[in-house]
Amino acid sequence: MTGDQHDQLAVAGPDELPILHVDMDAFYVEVERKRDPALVGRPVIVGGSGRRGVVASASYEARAAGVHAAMPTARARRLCPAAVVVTSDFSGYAEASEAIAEVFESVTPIVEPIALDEAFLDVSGAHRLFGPSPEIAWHLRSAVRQATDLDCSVGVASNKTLAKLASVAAKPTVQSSGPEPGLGVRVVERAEQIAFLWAHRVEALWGVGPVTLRRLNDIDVVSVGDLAAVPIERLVAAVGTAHGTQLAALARGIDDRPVHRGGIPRSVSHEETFDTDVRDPDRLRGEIVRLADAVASRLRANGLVARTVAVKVKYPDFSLRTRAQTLAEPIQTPRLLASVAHELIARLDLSTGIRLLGIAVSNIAEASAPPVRSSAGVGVEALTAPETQLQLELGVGRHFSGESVSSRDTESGPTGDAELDRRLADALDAIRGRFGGAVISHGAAGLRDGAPGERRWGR
DNA sequence: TCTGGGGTCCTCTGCCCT
DNA sequence: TCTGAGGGCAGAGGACCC
Repeated sequence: MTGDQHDQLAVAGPDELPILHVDMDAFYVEVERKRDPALVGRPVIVGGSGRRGVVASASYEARAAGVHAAMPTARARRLCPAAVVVTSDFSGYAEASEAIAEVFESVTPIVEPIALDEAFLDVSGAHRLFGPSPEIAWHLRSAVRQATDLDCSVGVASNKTLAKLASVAAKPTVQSSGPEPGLGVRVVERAEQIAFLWAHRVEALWGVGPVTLRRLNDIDVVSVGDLAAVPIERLVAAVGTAHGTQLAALARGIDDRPVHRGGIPRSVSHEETFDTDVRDPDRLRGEIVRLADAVASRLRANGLVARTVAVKVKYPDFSLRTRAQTLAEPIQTPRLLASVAHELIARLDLSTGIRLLGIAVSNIAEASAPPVRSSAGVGVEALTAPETQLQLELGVGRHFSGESVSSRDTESGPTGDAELDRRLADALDAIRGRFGGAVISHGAAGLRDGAPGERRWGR
């Protein structure tokens, strides 16, 4: 431990700075480098390699050439011709992420995952075992390194906003000469937090994206210090009530959001951008079935059901349209999901072709939990067993390829088609569990390169 | 030679019900 | 019986995050 690190430990009291933000350094790139050591020291770009792919992560060497996340891969290649482009493999990153999560949970049970490569931790209950927060931060860094051979940066502060900004300050930087190591851990003491906060540009704050930034710049707000000085009425007029009041609080260092442990997701979705715009109705029907299968698989794998189904399309001019429907009964199987999605997509104009198709479900509950009642008072009996879930008011399509729900179908009983549907989904799950996701798919979807919903640019 | 995927949250609008 | 107000919810779109 360096002298600076000891100074930090001496200043921070155990309860002063309960929040840690841990962020892995160039996570996807470093996972790829563990798999292929030949990538070490070379500029690396991880992302979609197809015609419409974008950069998911870039090594610090590639960042020095101007490459950044969300940039089209084709442009990144031009900026950094020496870079090795590796296609994303999210299952591999998820594995590393699980190992990191285990390290976090060995320190505190209050962990809020933000993404595969970052999380907030509330360590207020961990001081007796692990010491003051800065000491916990250094311990986490070395424990993550030991478990995964990967580096992370840790921010330590009194709240989430400050901890997040602190972890950014702790990260390696990119100089013209190449990557420079960062602090590793940055502690923001209470006495310095306002000065630290106000020195940041306003876009560093959570919730300030391109649109909000433009609106803030319009009222001469550039730094967080500027933001703190603006009368709240002016701020609210510029960015709206909820956003304005939240930003005003954040700019004053006020952020009382607790660290939430991960729970049931609010929504589950799967979407895909096609290599070329799709106009063919048959092709679209197949894609709907494939996407529905992907979403349903994830619901079933996590023991969840959902009541609202939405479809999303992106047109060639990048305009987006969504159509959604909330059902009286929660659903979980691919055939039901595809049926509803087919009905929704029929309400959209597809004559110009589309570049993206997505299916999302929300209103999610555990399969064993009593479902939410609709505003119309349509009651749903509590679902307590998989068999009970089959008692769906909504009927099922006649064909596995996803024919629309009809009134005649609605009259079908709790067994019959629904039972077949469940058994079919169970069988698919079992086969995929044993042989992998790519071995079987629905007839209308056809066999593709990967499992349902698996990214087609996967390894 | 364009612009991914998987999420969350907020706002606005329209509808239904009281 | 009609009408308006207001609450709650669904649906659609948008902004933002990593």
